[in-house]
Amino acid sequence: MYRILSRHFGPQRWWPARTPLEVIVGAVLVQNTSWTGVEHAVANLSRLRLLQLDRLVQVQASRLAGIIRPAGCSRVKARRLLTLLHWLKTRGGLDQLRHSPTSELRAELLAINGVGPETADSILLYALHRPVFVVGAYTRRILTRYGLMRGDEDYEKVRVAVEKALPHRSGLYGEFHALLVRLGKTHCRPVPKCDGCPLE
DNA sequence: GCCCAGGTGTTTC
DNA sequence: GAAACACATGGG
Repeated sequence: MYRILSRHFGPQRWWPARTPLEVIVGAVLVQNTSWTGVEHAVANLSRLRLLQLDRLVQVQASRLAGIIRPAGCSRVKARRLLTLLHWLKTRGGLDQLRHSPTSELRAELLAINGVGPETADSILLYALHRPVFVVGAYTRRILTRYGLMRGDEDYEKVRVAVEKALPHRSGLYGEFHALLVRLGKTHCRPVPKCDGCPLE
């Protein structure tokens, strides 16, 4: 699948961000939201020169919510982002994270309210370049449609299965995840709901 | 107008 | 414990 998609779509150059901090911001903002809204929100932050840890972490939650409004769920995401940034600050900033093993960072990220497995792994892979595969909604949907999964497997099981099937390289994991999203957007739409259908 | 989007946490049965 | 719900905005 990786080879076919890679040949068909070409390099995806993910994550679409200029800095690791921008990856972290985007990872929270994109939760259950389309990317265009995130772009607007990030542009707002950029315009206000807030895409720096020391500045961003000081912004009041209510104000941040207004700035990131286009990303949706803005009050929730403002709170989540600030919690994550506070952790990052106490951790000494992004550069300091290089010294910690992936498993340790993953556990710390998952302990933060608002950081689930996909957000944590997106940060590990795309901001810190750790070889961790990111399991998204498209990953599940596509692998299930092609009969490679039942569909009810939990996040960890899918992640480990994909990691075992591919070379352990962050660049490759990053491309594959991006390619699955690219494929899913145009060729793997969700099954329409049949509410009230007697056959359901 | 309805469904969906690169999830996660809380509430409910 | 699974299932339903809340979070909110923008685009098809």
